[in-house]
Amino acid sequence: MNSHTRNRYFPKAIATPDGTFLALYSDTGLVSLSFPTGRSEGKSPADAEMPAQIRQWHRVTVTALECALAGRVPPALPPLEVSSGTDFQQAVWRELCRIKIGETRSYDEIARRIGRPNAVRAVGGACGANPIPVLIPCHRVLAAHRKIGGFSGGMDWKRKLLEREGATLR
DNA sequence: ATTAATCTCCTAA
DNA sequence: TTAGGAGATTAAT
Repeated sequence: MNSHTRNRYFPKAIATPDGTFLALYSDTGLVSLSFPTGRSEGKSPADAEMPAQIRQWHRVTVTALECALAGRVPPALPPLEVSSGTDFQQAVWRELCRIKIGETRSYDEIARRIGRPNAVRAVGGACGANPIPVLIPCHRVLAAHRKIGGFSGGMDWKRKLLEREGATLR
């Protein structure tokens, strides 16, 4: 990044069969992805006003999201700009990215894998703070004994995503 | 420095 | 099945 990087953010809507998501980019990558809000969000600037780099990342994101929503492995991901998170949160998010499609893990298990076996409650908090849901698969984390657990994006989404990936609950 | 709020988990009733 | 507390982390007061 050069010296006169004026943090500029570019929102881009992504229409899917499940509704319109909203991606937000900075000059370093994808910053956040929001679930459909229901309201009209025609806040995407014209392509001509966006840097070519970001337009390219966006194409990758669109494909990745479509694949993820279909329960398939995305061919590629855009750069995930997660520097807004604390070290702890980033450690959790990195761990989430290692869970493969169809697999699930418990909050307790994530806690141990990042070397904080007692930070179980905090792992839940970090999952809820995940700025890029779906692509960073926070929905693959279940409560103990494979109970569904919670989801700030709405439990219907969590169930839907897990179902499409062929994960088993109880 | 304190408090309140989390996508938890285990125990006991 | 429900009630309550321990516990780590974070944002807000």
